Amino acid sequence: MFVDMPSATVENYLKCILMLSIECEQAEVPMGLIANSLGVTPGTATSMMKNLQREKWLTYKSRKGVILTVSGRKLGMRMIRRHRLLETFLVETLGLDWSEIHDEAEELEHAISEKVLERLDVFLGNPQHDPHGHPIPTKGGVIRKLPQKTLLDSALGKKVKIESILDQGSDFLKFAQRKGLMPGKMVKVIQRDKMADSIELQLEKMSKFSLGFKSAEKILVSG
Amino acid sequence: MFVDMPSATVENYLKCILMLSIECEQAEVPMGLIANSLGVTPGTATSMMKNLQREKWLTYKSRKGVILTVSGRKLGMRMIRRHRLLETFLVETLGLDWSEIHDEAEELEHAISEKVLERLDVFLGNPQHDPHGHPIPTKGGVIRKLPQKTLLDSALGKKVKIESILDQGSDFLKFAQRKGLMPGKMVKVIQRDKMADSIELQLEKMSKFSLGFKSAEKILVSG
DNA sequence: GTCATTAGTTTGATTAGTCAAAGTCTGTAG
DNA sequence: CTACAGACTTTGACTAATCAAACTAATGAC
Repeated sequence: MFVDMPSATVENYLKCILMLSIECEQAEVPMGLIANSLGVTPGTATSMMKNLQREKWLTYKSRKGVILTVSGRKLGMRMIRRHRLLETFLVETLGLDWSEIHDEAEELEHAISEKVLERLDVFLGNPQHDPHGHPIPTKGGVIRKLPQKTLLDSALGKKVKIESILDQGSDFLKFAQRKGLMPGKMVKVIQRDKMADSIELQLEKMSKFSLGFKSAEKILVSG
Repeated sequence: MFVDMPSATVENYLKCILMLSIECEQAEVPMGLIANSLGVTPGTATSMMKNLQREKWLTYKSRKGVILTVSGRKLGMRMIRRHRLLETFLVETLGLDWSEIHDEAEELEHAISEKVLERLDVFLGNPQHDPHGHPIPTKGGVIRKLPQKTLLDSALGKKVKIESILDQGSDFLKFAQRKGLMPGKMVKVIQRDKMADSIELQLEKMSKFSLGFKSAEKILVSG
């Protein structure tokens, strides 16, 4: 029945490669990024790529990088779906804190079956995005594209809607939550100071505060 | 922070040993039972016991068997708690079938953190037993004892309450569910035929049916 | 064009968990 | 008391995933 389920490790590599390939918008994902983002040595990444190629999850060109096959992309997408649905469940249903769900979901996503996941999806009312505003791929593997505009590019004085927070780290998320920088909220850039490397913000009914350029780039907005 | 989390394998061995030791009511659990119930070869079990002893989960006496230490018992109990809470969640919240939840929970129990588990417990309203009627250990590791009486020992004509179904296999569970043999239901033994190796049952508002001795022993009752 | 820097690859070793098969106890039947 | 069956242990081998460290290719500075 259950012939040859991919290991949690394989699932992690494929999810990671898929996310990197979406992020960089380049055909080939280089070793360095993969090793770095999974926290393994470059040698480990290289040898793993050969295994993944042998099992038809991707194609690997030495010193160039890897490209997912159709089945690799499918599995990677399935992992993103699992991760984001689980994050949504942890926040919506169990009331966990916005900043502490990533690692929990990271574990659970390898243990949950398709059957349970689809039940969960129904239970949650087919959510379109996770608590951080990241789009949840459909069962068929289709994912909505995020807007490319960040708080950094937002016109001065224009009210825009926060769509998504790109940082996964719990420190930044805690900060963002405290300041009210959450998907759905409206925000206005009051000032932008290139020398000081910072912008000043105004959220509805909240006091102004400022944000460094680096942080501002992590907030995707629309409108 | 997360020094030395026990692996899923370790968790499985300890849960299994604890369940066997509760079942057999003997101090030492022999290798054979362990190997058999985990589906590994005897050699694997033996070598694993040495590792588990080295890490202070149990004490191992060659050709005698093993006894859990306090921490081994604690972890085993924690795994039973996780398993049964997850089973409850899968049935109560997601509406999965009674017979298909065991394997799902078997995977999830290694991935769920204590924090999420306790949230789940609250969400479910601190259930005292899982859908099969098995008691759920408390957070502190205390477990209610099941009654020892089975349908086989039940006096003829006396109405008794079903407490628990001992078989984990999905085939028997499907059958039991179809016949209405579920925890909480009242049932009466009408006849017992030693030669035919079977008993005849009457459930409330349902037609009579008969059950072999072996199956009757899997149904725990009280009252 | 040469050479240093950086990125990527190879190699050899390690750990956890497993099996098959050979070897060793141990208790019971005669 | 002996021998044999069954339970248990040992041994040697294998796989997946990893690292450290030595090596090699590509890129860019001059």
